Amino acid sequence: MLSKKSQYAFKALAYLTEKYNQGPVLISEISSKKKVPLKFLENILLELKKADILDSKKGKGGGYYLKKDPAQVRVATIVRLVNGPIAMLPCVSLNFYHRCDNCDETACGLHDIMKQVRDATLNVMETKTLVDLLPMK
Amino acid sequence: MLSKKSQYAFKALAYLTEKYNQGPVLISEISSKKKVPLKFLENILLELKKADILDSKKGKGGGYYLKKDPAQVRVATIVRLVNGPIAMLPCVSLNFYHRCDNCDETACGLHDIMKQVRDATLNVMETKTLVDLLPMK
DNA sequence: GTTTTAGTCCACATGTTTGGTGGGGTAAAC
DNA sequence: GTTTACCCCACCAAACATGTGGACTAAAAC
Repeated sequence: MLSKKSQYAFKALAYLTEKYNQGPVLISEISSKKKVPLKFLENILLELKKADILDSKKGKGGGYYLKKDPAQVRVATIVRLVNGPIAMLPCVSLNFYHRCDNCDETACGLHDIMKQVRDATLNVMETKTLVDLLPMK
Repeated sequence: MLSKKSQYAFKALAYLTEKYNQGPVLISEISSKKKVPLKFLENILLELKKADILDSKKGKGGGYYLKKDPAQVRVATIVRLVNGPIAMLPCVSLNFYHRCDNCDETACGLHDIMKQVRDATLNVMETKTLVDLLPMK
C-alpha cells in the first residue's frame, strides 16, 4: 500500500498540476485545499524539491510550483521517491536492487512471478504522468 | 514490498509443494532446509493452517502438509493472507476496500491509475499458483 | 498409562517505520 | 528592518515487523 505520505504527495502534486504556469502556490493553500497536515506537507514538498520535481520561492508572492511540465513527470518516479521500491522483492527491483538472502535467483519461482508483477506495474506507472492525476473532463 | 514473513511463507510453501503427497513434513525440517527461524515459521504455518491452506498432524510422523492441490492455490491468495492488501490504495482494493478520506473516487485520477495497477498485478498473481514457485525443469 | 514427539497458543521484547509536531533560522519582498 | 514564507532540525507517540520463550495439548509408541 502507498503510505499516507505518498498519498499526500500525490494530492499536492495534483493541485500544483492544476495551477501549473500560474505562479507559486502557498504550502498553506495546498494544505487547506487538499486537507493535508501543514507541517507534514512542508517536509514532503521539500523532499520533492530536492528531487528536482518542484521548485520554490521565498518571501511574499512565494510558494511552490512544478519545475517541469507535468506531462513529463511519471507516476513511477514519484512513487519511487516518496514511497520507495515498486517491486515486491529486493531481488527484482530495478532501482533498489538487493540480493536476497539464501535464494538462488536463477532457481527461484517467486523471483520470476514477482518480476512479471513488476513489469505489469511499471507498464502502467511509467506511462502515467501527473496530468493523469486530474479528473477527466 | 513483501514482508519477510511473506517471503518465509512462500519458501515454506515451495518446500511443501515439492513434498506434496509425501506425508507430513516437520516444521524443523522446513526451518533448516529453507533457513527460516523456527519459532517464526511456527506462527506462519499455523496461520496458513487456520486459513485452510495447510493441515497438520501431531505426534510422531506428524508435521505440516498442503491441504489442497498446489496447482489450485493462487499466489494472490497467499499474498492477501500473509502480506495484506494487493492494491496500493484502500479505495481500489477488492478484498480490503475502504473509502479514502477527503477523496471523491469519481474525480480522483490517482484512483484510476491505481486501479489499473491493481488489475495488472492481479492478472499475474491470480494466474500463478504454488507450482509456479518451483524452478523450471 | 507414561514417555516421547510435535504441533498449539500466548505473551513479551526489540527495532524500525510511519505519521506527525514544535521551534528557530534564512532569504526575499516591501 | 519588518513581514512573509520556505528551510531545517529535533523530537515524539503509535503501529508494525521480526522475532523469542515457555507452557500446554494431542497423538503415537512403548
